[in-house]
Amino acid sequence: MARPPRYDVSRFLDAAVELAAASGPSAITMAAVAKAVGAPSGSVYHRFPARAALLAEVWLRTVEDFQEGWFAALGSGDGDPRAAARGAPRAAARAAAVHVVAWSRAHPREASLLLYGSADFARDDWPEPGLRRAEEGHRRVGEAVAELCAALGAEAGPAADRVTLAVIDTPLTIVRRHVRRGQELPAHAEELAGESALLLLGEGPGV
Amino acid sequence: MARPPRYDVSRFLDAAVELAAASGPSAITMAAVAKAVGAPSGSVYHRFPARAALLAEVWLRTVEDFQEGWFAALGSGDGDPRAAARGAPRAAARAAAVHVVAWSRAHPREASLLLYGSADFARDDWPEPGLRRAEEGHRRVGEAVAELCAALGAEAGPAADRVTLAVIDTPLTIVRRHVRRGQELPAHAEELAGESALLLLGEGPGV
DNA sequence: AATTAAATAGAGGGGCCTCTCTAAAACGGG
DNA sequence: CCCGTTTTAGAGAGGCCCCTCTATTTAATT
Repeated sequence: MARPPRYDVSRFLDAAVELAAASGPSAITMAAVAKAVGAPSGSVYHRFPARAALLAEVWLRTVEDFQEGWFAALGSGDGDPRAAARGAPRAAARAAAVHVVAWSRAHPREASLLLYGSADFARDDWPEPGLRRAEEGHRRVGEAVAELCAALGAEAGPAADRVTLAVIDTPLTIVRRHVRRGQELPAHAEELAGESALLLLGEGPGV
Repeated sequence: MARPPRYDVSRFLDAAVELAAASGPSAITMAAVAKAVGAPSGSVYHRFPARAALLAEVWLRTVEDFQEGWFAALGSGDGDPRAAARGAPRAAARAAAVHVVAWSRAHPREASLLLYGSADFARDDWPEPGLRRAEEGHRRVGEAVAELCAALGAEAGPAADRVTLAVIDTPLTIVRRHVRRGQELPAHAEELAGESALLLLGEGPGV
């Protein structure tokens, strides 16, 4: 009972990713996205009530895709992160760190987005649901880190910020150096991230 | 034999730093800088032929100030980095990593600039001299890392990218997490950076 | 065939931004 | 006191961007 859509939402988002990867988040203008897709600007506003809503969706779609794989990697193959984290927490940490690099290698344009912050995607102007999604993702990551933290050492384990550094921030910064200048990641980047994670977590009694 | 200047170049640069720290590099507009200083836009263009030249100067002044202290820290107090690096390379590496955090704590606004890349400061449009200054700084850092690398282990020392990760990238990413959300650095950030650097360099025979 | 909802299509207003251009002001030297 | 130079001062042209608004098209339903 209605005209079928001609432009899919994801096409606009894909175009936005491309633009941001090439020239930064500020290059995501409604006009540029419309032009890249071949649609009039009105069609973009039909999907997104404002530029901030488009930016929010671009950011959230990317981050959530990244996190999904990260959680899976932390769970080391099977479906339950807790079991794996308990069984071999250091191996799980290593797998998570490696995943950050592997995902970036597989999605170089999306990785380049991730190296910015949500603030660069106009987070201050996001609609409420977007803020909630971001908050939720943040919470789940914090939870996973806390669990890993506990699994690594009941008493004398490393603090949460140290674990975050090992399994997220350092792998990301390994990626940053190369992605920022448009270069491919070197072949041993995954290995460097994994080893660095283990080193940062200390040579403790983990496994 | 000429009218004395009323606005100093550094006042414009300071205003630009403030703007970028608050809202990102794109907030550095000629109009905004002029307004912040209380000058007409013409006066800004009298100092900087184009926006790209202003952005280049903001970036380079910040990076060069950062690097100066970093070289000094790597030299561990005295004037000659090589001697110190030879004498106690691991201590020098630790000092350099700590300096990254300490400098960021002392200059939070400038640190927030450093977390972007030169590309976000319109590097593609920089005038030639700016590009040369950037190149020179990059070269000197690479040299220092190579020296440190050699001092750490004549044969089996860690590779250059590993050393860079330890003494620059990881400290910076510790800073990033907090600066990006406008929070102060926690008290133990320097210690975390220093220890992480040592861990990443391995518990080798350094000292 | 008529109706209706969803979507495309694109012109244009208002605003900000970069940069140019002309005029005036402020100083030191002759 | 006047001249030359540097700098301030500010208006405004041109361009891009965000967003609004009004048609018009399209297809399923009645």
